[in-house]
Amino acid sequence: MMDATSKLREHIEKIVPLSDDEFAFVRSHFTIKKYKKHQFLIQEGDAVKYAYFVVSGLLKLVFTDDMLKQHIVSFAMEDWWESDYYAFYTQAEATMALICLEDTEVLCLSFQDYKKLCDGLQKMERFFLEKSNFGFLAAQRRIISWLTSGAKERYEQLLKQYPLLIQRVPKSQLAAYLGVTRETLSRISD
Amino acid sequence: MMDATSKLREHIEKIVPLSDDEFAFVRSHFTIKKYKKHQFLIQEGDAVKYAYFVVSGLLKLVFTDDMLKQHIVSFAMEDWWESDYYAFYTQAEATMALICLEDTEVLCLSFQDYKKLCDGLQKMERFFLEKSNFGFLAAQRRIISWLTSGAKERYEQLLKQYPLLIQRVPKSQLAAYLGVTRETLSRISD
DNA sequence: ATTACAAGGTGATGTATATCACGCTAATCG
DNA sequence: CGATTAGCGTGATATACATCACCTTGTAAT
Repeated sequence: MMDATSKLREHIEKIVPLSDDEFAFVRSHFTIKKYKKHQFLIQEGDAVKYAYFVVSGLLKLVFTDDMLKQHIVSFAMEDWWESDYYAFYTQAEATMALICLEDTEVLCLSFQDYKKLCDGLQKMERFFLEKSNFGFLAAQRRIISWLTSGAKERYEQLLKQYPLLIQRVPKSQLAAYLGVTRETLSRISD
Repeated sequence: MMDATSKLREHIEKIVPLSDDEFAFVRSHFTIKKYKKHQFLIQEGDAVKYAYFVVSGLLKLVFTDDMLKQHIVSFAMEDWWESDYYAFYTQAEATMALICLEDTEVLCLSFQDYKKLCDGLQKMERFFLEKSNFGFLAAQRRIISWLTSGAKERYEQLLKQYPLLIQRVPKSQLAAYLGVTRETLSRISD
């Protein structure tokens, strides 16, 4: 198993190569934390102090509607970044919760350190730009999937796109991500 | 009416201030084009040469499914950026069409010039990072709207968020954006 | 002026998905 | 260990939305 620091470096260097000094600078902006299954990294109403890089484990980003129904906005597994980004960027209160589906180890980046990183090392701004572009494209793909497909096809597309994720997430949680009830998912996933 | 160059400068300076020299450098990477209602800026299967900044007019980004049904992935009006971004970033063939809903004037930025702009002027990389972050958040809001709401509520949220857009777009086109039929939209929009 | 088409509305009916109710099994925890 | 809960499946019924067919009105083109 690779340590958290090496994972982060390898992850970043998929996009921008870094010298040892540069990476030491990057590394100094992160703190490491460990959480157990069912723990909250962010609760609705909290200030959102960090964006998280997932070293190991699995998270869900949850939006709870006025009827108290929980919807999964996204999952985040190893090598993914996650937060309530609106609240993170604007330093507002969280409207979503970030919760462990498994024991999870994360590297935490505060908004101040995020800005320092972008200002101090142009490569990191490039890195975050690429990540943001990719996140946008993924969200747009999901919207197109919704526009064009019914529940069964959306489930099959999810299977195809994230086969590893599906094996680790209970079907009830996949249903909450797909926007159908667990009963419907049960009936269509044969 | 403001000219295209001033519009672009004002738009960028909402995020990063520029000196006259800096803006001249930025400006030199764009070309201007005008299109009539119903014209295509991008056709499915084309190479995607440009990302577009809309100076005036209104565009729709259209995905056509295998049953030839047309779905509107997004609209773009004054001060919005639009393209088939996946194809733009990867220099692949377009999977979507970009079409005028009104006579439209755009500033065109090629992928090469996009990279030159980011490399040559760090402020512009910052600008695109902010735009990309904002685009991601908007897409995520739309996903949450879909997870939590039925057609009527989604329509009302759209009305509330983009009141100006709604007045300029035929309801059949709004329906294709909301992911319902024009008949259903007609029945719920009383 | 006439035609043709775009935009919108509405009734009748079909289909996908939600809801409610219940049972089964296997993991988790005191 | 026994008790409790999470995860999953399934029938009966309700609801939201799609589909098909048709009509009206305004507007652009000839």
